[in-house]
Amino acid sequence: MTEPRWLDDTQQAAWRALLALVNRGLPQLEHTFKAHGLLSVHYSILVGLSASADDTMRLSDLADAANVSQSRLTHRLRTLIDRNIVEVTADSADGRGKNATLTASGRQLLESLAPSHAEDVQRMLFDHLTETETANIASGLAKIAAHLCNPDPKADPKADPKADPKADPKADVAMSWVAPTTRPSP
Amino acid sequence: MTEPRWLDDTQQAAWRALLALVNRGLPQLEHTFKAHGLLSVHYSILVGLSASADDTMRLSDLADAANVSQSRLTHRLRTLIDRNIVEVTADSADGRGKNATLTASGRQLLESLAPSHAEDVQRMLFDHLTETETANIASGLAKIAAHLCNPDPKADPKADPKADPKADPKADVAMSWVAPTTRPSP
DNA sequence: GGGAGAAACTTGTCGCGTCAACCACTAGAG
DNA sequence: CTCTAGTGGTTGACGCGACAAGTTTCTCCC
Repeated sequence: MTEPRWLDDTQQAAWRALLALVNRGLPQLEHTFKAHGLLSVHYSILVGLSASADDTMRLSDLADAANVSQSRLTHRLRTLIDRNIVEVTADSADGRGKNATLTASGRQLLESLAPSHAEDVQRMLFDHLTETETANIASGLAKIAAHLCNPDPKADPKADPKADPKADPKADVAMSWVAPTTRPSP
Repeated sequence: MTEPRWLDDTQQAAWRALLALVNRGLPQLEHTFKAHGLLSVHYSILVGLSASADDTMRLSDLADAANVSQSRLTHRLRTLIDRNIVEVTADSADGRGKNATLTASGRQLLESLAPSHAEDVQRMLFDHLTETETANIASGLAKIAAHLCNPDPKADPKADPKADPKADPKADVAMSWVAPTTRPSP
């Protein structure tokens, strides 16, 4: 049993602020979605789909992109399907797979939601930060997120020589959007 | 209807990383607590109490300190009371109020949990950051958290002349810990 | 080509969090 | 003194998320 690695004052400050943000701030964002009978998960799903070239994505990829478990995706998808916001069809190539597609009204809904959501995020986060502060936070959090998205390849790269990081499609997906990328052309 | 304030690339990066952290990282922290049949909320409550001079706190203050609603506090407190981790007694001064106190075994439990939790947080967050990055994130997030804790006093300060920010006890409480402050003396 | 194992998704259960009442008590105005 | 707000806390209902099976299909190796 080695000596505990306590947080120093700066780390504590960061951690406390993060918890405050998560517990007090994020729930407020649900408001915009709840007005339409949706959750932020639903929004993440829509954003995920909309980022794909043809508004279509394999369910497992979608789950990963939206940072949710497959089970959670299935559950939340129910509402979206029932309301004709997304369609799910069997994948012809792989019999176990399914593809989710954004319907026309789904895309319309997303585009109507995006502005308010962007505004919410701006008000809660970025209105209080300078450009430099934003950049610092972005790069710091990105480092952390990177480790959460590609589960630590503990073994050194040599151990698996065919793993070329540039060629791994998962990495791109995991690090892509999850927020209003999807603005109508101006 | 004015032009939407879309996130620029840096803001998007920050926001996406935050979502990844929240949705993938934070749930992992529950592990340590779940092993003892608890949740991170419970831990926040214990830390809150332990930061008070006599391990005692008014319920409403405790809720605020732990970043939870009163109702949620009441619900989660049930377990802690049943297991003799905290005690709740009526406040003699104010008939509606109640005070929560950490029991001896409660404090012991907290101190046994703290090291693993600190380790978890280090591994997930700070091990991937330099000191400067940590400091930047801390100061940035603190600004955001500050606005979440004191609900925007929209009206200018003059409107309420007796409101001296230094004298407001709420501000201190809201900005205080929520993480292992509580290390046994070395 | 047949059988073991993994991948993709679904389903059901259970505990938590939110929300909207609700009760008890206090404070302030008249 | 009493009436009305307002504060502090609790309760129950309901929907969501995590988890642990379960089903189907693919992969791969002998």
